[in-house]
Amino acid sequence: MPATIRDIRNRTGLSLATISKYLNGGNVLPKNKELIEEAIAELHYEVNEIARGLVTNQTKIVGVMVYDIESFFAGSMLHYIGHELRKQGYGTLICDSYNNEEVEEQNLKFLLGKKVDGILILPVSLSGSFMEQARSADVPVVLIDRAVKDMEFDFVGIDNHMAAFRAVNLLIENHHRRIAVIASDVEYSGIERLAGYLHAMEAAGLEILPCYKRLGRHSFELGYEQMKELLALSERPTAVFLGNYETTLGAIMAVNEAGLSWPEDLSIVGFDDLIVSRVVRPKIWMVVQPMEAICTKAVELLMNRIRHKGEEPAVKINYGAIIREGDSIRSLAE
Amino acid sequence: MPATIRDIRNRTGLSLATISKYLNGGNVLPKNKELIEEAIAELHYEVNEIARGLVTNQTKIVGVMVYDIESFFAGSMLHYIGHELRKQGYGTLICDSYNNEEVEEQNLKFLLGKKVDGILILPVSLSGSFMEQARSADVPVVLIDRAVKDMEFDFVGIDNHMAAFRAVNLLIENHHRRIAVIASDVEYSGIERLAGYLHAMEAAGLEILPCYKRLGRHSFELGYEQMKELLALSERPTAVFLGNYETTLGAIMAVNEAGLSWPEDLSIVGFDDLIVSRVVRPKIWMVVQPMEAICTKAVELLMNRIRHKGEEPAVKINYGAIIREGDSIRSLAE
DNA sequence: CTGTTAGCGCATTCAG
DNA sequence: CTGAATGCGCTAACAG
Repeated sequence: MPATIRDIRNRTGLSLATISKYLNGGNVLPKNKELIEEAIAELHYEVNEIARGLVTNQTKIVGVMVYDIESFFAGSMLHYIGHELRKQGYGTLICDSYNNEEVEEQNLKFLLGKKVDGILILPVSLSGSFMEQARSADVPVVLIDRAVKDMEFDFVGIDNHMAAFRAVNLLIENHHRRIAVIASDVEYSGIERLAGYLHAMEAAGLEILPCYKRLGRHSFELGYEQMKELLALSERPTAVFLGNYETTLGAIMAVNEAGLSWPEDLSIVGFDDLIVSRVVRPKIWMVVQPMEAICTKAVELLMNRIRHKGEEPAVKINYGAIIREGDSIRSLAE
Repeated sequence: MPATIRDIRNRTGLSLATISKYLNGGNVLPKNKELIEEAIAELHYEVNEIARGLVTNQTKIVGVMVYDIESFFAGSMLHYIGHELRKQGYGTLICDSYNNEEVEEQNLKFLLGKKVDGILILPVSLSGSFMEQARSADVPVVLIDRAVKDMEFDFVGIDNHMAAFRAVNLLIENHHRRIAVIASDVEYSGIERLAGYLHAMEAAGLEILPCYKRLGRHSFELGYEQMKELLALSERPTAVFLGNYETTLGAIMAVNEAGLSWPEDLSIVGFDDLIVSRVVRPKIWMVVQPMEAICTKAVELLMNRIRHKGEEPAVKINYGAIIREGDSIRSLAE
């Protein structure tokens, strides 16, 4: 039986209001303050946040839904998000969506039931229709990294189209013409990156062989299997653009297994720089997102929404990505 | 303003008790059931778990404290834990301890304040004294992966000493004598693994040069920097045992950078098999933990504790690790 | 600055 | 099977 505010009333003789005020940082006579602190210490009293939440109608918890908690990218993002949220005095209720849209929808219901004050989503679903329920429950939502195509929600991420465009252009500038892509055509940001690739190719007047477009869901396996098939092609591409982190890793594995190496046999540009990329030599050219800035901004947005629940229109914030130099591109110039 | 149980009373004319009973799966007349369901649908009613928790005195949330959410190993564990907990109808409140003991202690306070029904800890601290407050708050705790040295708590993990012992023995059987170790001497399981290394070396009567013992905190950097120094030694070891996942990765990077390769220049055995290990060729011998089994068992234990809050003694469950074959060990036999 | 009084939304007695 | 009443632990008025 944990101690309650009443136990400390009985012990100090003060009223509930005084104690409550102390607990919430109000002014209390020094001697009463001492009394209360003493009682708290002896009784091991801890505020019952549940009860507090019931009356203040806020839980000081924000829910975070992540498409896959095993994803390295997601792990890093969660780190930044949690850190920022804690600074703001909020706890983090994390839900793993297992890359499954049904689970994702259930997760949202779950979080709403838990009366979180706001929700941060790294979505699996392309469609945000299920998020409607958050809106009708008046719980603010901020999307991170991947937007949804059919709903207006606050969003923070990068300009994926532009990032991919620049990355592919880099290859083109190095006189590559047979450029393949392994990317996601399932998630929003994957689709944008794919569009960036297409845009760059078209702008340069380059032909895209159908077999150079390798699409599927963001995953290690995708990169691995598709790269394997690319390498087996009779007309092998001279360069490959890898559309995300897990895919980059999988592709690296396939190249290694084939006994090939970059940039000699193949030029590559990867996406998202996490610590593991550094294991690989030669260094790979990388599209790098400002992950910490994204998370900080997303939390900031959410905090604003929580505090001023106005009907201000949704805002999309896209940072620019950095393309970091490596040694994985061979120039085909004569 | 979300709808409450009262709104649905006003709409159906039924009493709170009836509605409450329906919500909790009790028997209600079919026609009333219909009425209620209709009202729920129209009002978008959702149970307020906060209010429910206040009276039932349980939140259906378990807290999970993890030493570092960016750790790949931890990410996988969280995946399994979350999955299992969800199956049991529990939500997961994840706290990242940033490898910082003070944060860890604050996290515990935070979780206790949130009145979680139980707590799973992947600890950063070697000492469990701060966990005492969970005990006095009567909130069950189960430790995962790393135990603490000064308190009796339920624990689920592997027999680290044995696993390391067997791994090092493998090296010895391949006639290595100059065997180095890079491991943690800060976390409980790291210390056990180190002991396993020492045990194997002593049992074989092998000398351990002080400069072959490379210790620090479980991290990518540790593996990287220490391996670099090992490689720079005039009397370089012929084999290295890597005490955990992040360290293994860091070490791999250092070897690559040095332009060396295994098993020719160096034999290695790593720890913990996550997807990234597969990127690396030749395949590395790996000590593999049954991660899913560990998580499932830990949740099972916690559920039992939550349901029967008896004073049964703490139990430690140690699974055996598997040593998975690779091509990273060269036999030194003539 | 302190005390009194009402609820927050729900589950749970106990009658009927 | 249903309804009325009570309280979970706390905060928010208001009055003193």
